[in-house]
Amino acid sequence: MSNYDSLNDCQRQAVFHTEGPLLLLAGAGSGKTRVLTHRIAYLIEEKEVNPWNILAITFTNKAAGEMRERVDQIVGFGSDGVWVSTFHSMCVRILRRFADRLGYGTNFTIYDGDDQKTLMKDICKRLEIDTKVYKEKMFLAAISHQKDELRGPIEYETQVFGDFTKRKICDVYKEYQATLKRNNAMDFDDLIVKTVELFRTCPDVLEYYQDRFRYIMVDEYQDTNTAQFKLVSILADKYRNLCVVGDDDQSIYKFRGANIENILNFEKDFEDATVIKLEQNYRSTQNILDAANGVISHNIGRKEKALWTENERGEQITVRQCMTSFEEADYVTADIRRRKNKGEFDYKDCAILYRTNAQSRLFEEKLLMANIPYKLVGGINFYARKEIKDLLCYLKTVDNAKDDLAVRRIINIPKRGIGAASLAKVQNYAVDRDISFYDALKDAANIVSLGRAVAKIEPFVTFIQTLRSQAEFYSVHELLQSIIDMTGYVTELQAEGTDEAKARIENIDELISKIVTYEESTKEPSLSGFLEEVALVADIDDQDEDSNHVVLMTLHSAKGLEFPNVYLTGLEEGVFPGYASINADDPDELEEERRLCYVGITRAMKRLTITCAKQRMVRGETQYYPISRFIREIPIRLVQTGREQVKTEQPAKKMPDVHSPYMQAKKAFKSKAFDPNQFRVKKADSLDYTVGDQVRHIKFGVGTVENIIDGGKDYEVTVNFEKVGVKKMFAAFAKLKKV
DNA sequence: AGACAAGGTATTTTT
DNA sequence: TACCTTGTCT
Repeated sequence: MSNYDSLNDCQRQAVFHTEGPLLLLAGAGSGKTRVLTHRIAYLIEEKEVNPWNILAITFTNKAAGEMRERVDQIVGFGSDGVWVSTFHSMCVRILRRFADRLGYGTNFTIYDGDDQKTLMKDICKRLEIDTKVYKEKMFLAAISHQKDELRGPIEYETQVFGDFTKRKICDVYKEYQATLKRNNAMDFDDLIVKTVELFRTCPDVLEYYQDRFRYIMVDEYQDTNTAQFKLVSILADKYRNLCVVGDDDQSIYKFRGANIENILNFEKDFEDATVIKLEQNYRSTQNILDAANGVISHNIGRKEKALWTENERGEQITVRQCMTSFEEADYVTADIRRRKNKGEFDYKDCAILYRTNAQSRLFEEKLLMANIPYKLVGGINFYARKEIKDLLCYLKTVDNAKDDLAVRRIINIPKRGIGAASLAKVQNYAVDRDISFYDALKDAANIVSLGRAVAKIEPFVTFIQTLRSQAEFYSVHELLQSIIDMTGYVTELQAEGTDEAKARIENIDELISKIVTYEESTKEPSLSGFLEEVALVADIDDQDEDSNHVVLMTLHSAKGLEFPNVYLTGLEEGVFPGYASINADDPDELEEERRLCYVGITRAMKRLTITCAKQRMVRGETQYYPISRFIREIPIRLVQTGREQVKTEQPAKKMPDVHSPYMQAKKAFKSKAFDPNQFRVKKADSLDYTVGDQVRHIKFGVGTVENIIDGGKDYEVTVNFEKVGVKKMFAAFAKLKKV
């Protein structure tokens, strides 16, 4: 039995409002997941709604898992009837049943980003498109955008007119879609698009699901795109019991087609919608909340909200500017260790957040050296690793040989001496006869042009056929073991003996245990079932709650989580906000970065540390970055800069020169921190060189000054170096000497 | 056909 | 810096 008294007024109102459309505007940390779970409990316990009739949609598997757990906890018996699912897995479930209505096999495969890229490369070759001019990525992005808006190739064609590039995209789109269908495959976007298509073309199917899902809830509504919005509104059209929860300030997936307008559209599409705002924050201290509000208030296009809390004011926010990114990592590592030793925080209370995945490496290194356990979330997807994909493609091939991509991936793994030339011949044969690649392989003996290569292909086909017959009486993990044994995959890695090879073997072991777990936890385990589950999983969701480790992740993956002690790192103009968003024509790109910053700040419960570095290695080059504008947007009274130099692992190599630009900047930083005007490296009164002069740079050598811009805080000097070409740099940092 | 070297290019963010 | 593509040599 759940206790509704523990909810505040607004929350309770939201829980009790079960009939008709409801828009819940829930600020960060306002307990929205609690509301959703209590709402589900209320529907079942008080309204006697059959759990079977309830659908809760979240965005990530992580969120779905968490919600599932909490629903189970609060509802107890009978809760497993409730569908708690991501958009994508919900669609897969529906399509597995009805995809045949759209001309697909119900055993279709799902293509991930890598598969899409491979496919696109193929198509560009087929259509004789020069990928130097038109990048595969560009086509994929364009197609994905169209799908987000529910426009198929036919609909897109009407928009082409005379535009040459659009014409090309359209041709590629058509071919891409046709190939997917031929391969009996769908990409991630298709899962949504095809489900909508299914509902639009098959009223009986639609009605079935409308009747089934009489109560629908959508979490993270601000991240839905048009297609997802359409999907939900069609489903809810009959009973109109749709509850969406979102926060426009936390919309951070515009780049993926998320449409903030959906929040506004909701009130348009459902005119009778009730709107409830949740504004009390239960997560963070007053200081952290004030900082977050300070930053987000700089966004223009937002709904005004007043997030408040009854929590104590808490500690000030630490802001730390380091000289280099290495020092930044040292600082964070040392700080974590210090607080752990003091007993203030456990490792698992700490999270290090950053803008891009590439930034994780430094922290990993330092944590490793300091012997602090950590866990990296995201990054290279477990299932995207080469060794895992190889083996999965074997399983896929055994399961459904219509997936050409999988077959082609493994045909030469291990090396079977089948080269590109032979593959092309098989491919042609397959296209001519309109059969799958694998079927063409089976027919190899009849492909005259192949010649001797036939002898190499035939054993492969026999091998796969053998596996197929095994699949009937082997369990999935036995089948995989058989593949590993027969291909000598692991043996080959063992022979290699490198650390990397060992790590790969460990990953393979991990895969085997995952399969075993799957088989133990599923009623009717099957090869297809396992592959399906795997296709939609982003990263290993081993949330070993008991193990105690620091968490490293991007700001994006941090959404929806909370940590007592958060480190927000790399707050530099050019890193966060990223270079691209600063230079974008669309000012909303910067606003999205700011929302991302807001998300980051509001992850913190008790302590927040913000760090940045003056000097950072990016793509192997040292770059100089000014402090992020987001730091300046935090009211100064909330901030402490931490005067004490934290001891780092390596002793300083040399006494810093007090007159160096760094020391000057440091002085400026410490004395009058957070007056925006003081956030500057000390600008030289004048430069001893001008445009046209020859200057020498410590690393780049000699070059000619092309331009000097007085940027207010420093001179931005453009120099054309003889060896490395044109570089822009700040005078105070670059230490240019006239020659 | 496969191994290896050289050169070019890329960085947001994720289901 | 690190990966991936391309070209060359065996």
